[in-house]
Amino acid sequence: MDSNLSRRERKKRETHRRLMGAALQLFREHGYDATTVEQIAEAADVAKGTFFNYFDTKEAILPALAEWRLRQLEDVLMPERGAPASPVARIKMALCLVAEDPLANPSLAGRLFAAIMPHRQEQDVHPGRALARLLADQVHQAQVAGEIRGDLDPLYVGGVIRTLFFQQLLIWHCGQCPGPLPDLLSGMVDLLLDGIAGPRWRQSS
Amino acid sequence: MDSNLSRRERKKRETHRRLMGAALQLFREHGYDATTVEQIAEAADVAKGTFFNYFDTKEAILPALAEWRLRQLEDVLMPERGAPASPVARIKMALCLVAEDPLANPSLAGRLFAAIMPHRQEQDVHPGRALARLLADQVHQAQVAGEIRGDLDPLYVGGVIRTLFFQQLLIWHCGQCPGPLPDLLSGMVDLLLDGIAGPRWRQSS
DNA sequence: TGTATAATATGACCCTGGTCATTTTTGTTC
DNA sequence: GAACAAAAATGACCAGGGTCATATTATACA
Repeated sequence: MDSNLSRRERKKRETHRRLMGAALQLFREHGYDATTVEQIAEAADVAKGTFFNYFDTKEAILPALAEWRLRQLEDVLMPERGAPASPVARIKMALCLVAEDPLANPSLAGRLFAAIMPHRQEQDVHPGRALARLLADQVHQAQVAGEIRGDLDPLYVGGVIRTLFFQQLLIWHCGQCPGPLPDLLSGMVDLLLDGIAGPRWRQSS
Repeated sequence: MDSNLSRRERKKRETHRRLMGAALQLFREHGYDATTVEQIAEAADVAKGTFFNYFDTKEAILPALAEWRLRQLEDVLMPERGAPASPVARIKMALCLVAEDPLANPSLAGRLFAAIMPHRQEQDVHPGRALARLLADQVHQAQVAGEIRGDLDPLYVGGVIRTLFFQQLLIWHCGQCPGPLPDLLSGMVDLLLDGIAGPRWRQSS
């Protein structure tokens, strides 16, 4: 598959991959802040400037890493692969799996979240929407199955779930939050499903 | 009120206020990134090092600014002051008002959000939960009024609303999102109230 | 193979956030 | 008010993110 690419393209992808691998390892080992761009570049055997030919900023490597890790998740979510038949259950499963990834550790998750959020005017389709899209896909399937209202934009709902996922993850990690993380995440999804309306709201609306 | 404070305390508060004022003005004028700590210190007529006697980091001034601005909002939310009688309507109103604040502009909102989110282990009660607490207060009133389920922790729900508020704000600001922002925010609250469950989920759960 | 052109790599350099030893100010005690 | 202690201000300094002019490498074409 790579053979019909030019040598240039092959080298480029190779360097890209080496940078990501080096970054992931160093982040895991020393955390985000304690890892310098120079160290990443060094470990990938390129000069510091080269790093910035591949990523606009130090933070920009995080969404790329996230997308990389997420691709492996996609086929685990197939019902044929043993995933639950219920789309909502699959959503919960996906969140639990993501939460277990080394990228979801306290030091990185916050940075990743910040990097994913559209700080500034994003021109084109920005990366880091990988999780939102993966979730949107499951949301769509849940809509077909009737587990989620059909009148909502799947990508919108996917974005909401992703955002709340990060919030819960961060709260659980460094706030003091009772119980295991999977329960917290599952409860969050249930809350979103059932809504927060009380009796007087439901009857009036 | 200040007269029974020592001169030291008075000067300290005065400097604190000057730093915040200078920062707000410069951020408004040039944006967050284009404003340096030295400029803020200069405008507040202190040395750069002094800034860091008052705020741990450049970002740390944002939650302080937010809290400052938010205090004015609190009494506008009193029903006696003309605010809606329905707590849920007051929540929506609060979000719209916050969205209009200069701090909620695209350049700052993202940074503020990132600063508010617990990146790392926060030891004590961290600042920047001001909005979550304000919302939690309204949520509690909504629970008393029966508009929101009584079995939920108000602070939890307040945190959820705050997080989704920022998400919507950022999406609307720099994504392309149809319609006026107040409608988007109101719709977001309604979604949270009604839940996203479809017919098959409701009957099965 | 030689040459021109575009893509990529490089590291010296700059800027700014953040630190810290030192100085200045304030409060206290005699 | 002199002497001392505690608090606060200061700016030289450092580290690391990010830039850019230049050097190197790959491709195209004769």
